[in-house]
Amino acid sequence: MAIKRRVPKFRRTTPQVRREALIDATLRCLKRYGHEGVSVRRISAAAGVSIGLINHHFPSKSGLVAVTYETLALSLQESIRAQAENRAVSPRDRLSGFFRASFAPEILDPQLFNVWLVFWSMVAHSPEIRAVHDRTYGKYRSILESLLGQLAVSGEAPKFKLRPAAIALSALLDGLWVELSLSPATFKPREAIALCDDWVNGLCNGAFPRLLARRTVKSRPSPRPRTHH
Amino acid sequence: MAIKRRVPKFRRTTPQVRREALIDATLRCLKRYGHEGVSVRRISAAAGVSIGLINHHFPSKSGLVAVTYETLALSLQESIRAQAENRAVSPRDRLSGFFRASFAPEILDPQLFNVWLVFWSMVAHSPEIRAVHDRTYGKYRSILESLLGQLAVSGEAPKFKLRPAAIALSALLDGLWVELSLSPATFKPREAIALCDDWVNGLCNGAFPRLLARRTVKSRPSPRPRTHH
DNA sequence: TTTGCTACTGTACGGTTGATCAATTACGCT
DNA sequence: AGCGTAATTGATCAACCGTACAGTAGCAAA
Repeated sequence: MAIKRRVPKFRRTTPQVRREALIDATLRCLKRYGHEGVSVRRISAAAGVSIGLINHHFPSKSGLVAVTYETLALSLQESIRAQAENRAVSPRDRLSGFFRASFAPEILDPQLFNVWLVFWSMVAHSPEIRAVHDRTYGKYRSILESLLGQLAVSGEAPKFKLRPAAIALSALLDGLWVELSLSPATFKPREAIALCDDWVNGLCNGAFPRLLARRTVKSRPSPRPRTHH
Repeated sequence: MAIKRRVPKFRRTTPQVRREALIDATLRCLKRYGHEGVSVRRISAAAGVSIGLINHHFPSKSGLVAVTYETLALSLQESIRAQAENRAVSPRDRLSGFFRASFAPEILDPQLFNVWLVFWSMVAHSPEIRAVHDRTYGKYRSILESLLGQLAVSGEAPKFKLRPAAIALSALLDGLWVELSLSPATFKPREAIALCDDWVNGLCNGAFPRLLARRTVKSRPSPRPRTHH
């Protein structure tokens, strides 16, 4: 005769713990189903809780997504930054490490890209998502500015304007990441890393005069006019 | 006494005309509502036709979206390309024109970006959308390769590998476009154009040795080792 | 004027969605 | 052991989704 012991239908936890679990489930759903994954039913099922619990812990669905966005963005940033400073010493090598980490398989995961697309597509209509985007993207650029700044301090590069340099580099990184995520067969992560390294090498060798100038250089292109015919 | 004349409830047209009207309506819905705009109800309402007509002219909703993607992509490409060759003569100036056209207000329209996000997010799950993406993106890169190729032929730049150069440049363009679309306040289209011009200037001045080499350069970074201390 | 083709309509169907809220119940505390 | 709190449940709601299809009607040809 087995001893009868009441087995509870569910378990209570701290709101904080539950919130984290829901954020985790949201991330898993977004990865697997993309846009279709942003559904209270799917998310609650993935978290193993009932439908109503989401609106008990979060103001709305988009509130949950916003928190998930911020969590994931900061987590990835920290991961890449840490990876970059792992075994590197000189600022130049730190940047290379940053590039390598940016195109590591875990970051290039097409599923992760689809998650990002969901976030981006909500920026236009949800103020809270927009706030998260602005915040995290600002921090991302400031990380790049910091790494680039060390480059100038160490003398590996001439002095240059940090802000536009960081903008260009982050754009290059993002553009390569987008294209690699959309069609991985077009080129290889190695090439993406090389192209980023090339850009920094150019910066170090003073190939971008407009980034060096104290004030804006007079007019547009061709700093070395090749009079030809 | 007014003359009674039967006013038809609807008008027939050629399938081709109707298809174009539906594509146009789809584009308008995607611009206005983003993901929520991909709906047979919204699209048919915008086109002023009944719900059923979409499935009469198109195999499915995603079929309609795929055609819309291809139409819009080719249209924008042609627009930018034409704008670039407008008043330009030298290959270098043609590229600058291309950049200016790429960051013109009509292209930077945040609504247009949201349309693109819808397309991108369907790449992962719809083979037909993926096919359109690969086709149009390939053409985009080949346009860039062509412009860059003329640069080398005219002697404005040393000989370099077209493919990776086009990949880097398109990534830079896309990355800048994405960030400008997401938060237009961060920097100005002028700056984006300048950064693209800078990259091409660097290419012209041989700042990217790996793009010049016949075969891959030995190892990773720093082509001009600055022994400092 | 009538016929015939087919572009077109609109309902119906089975499914989804996010949010609500009264009822339930786990579990710390007395 | 039993009370109180609040975390959790799950049915319910109106609104929306894409597709199918039987029926309507525009319009050119005869």
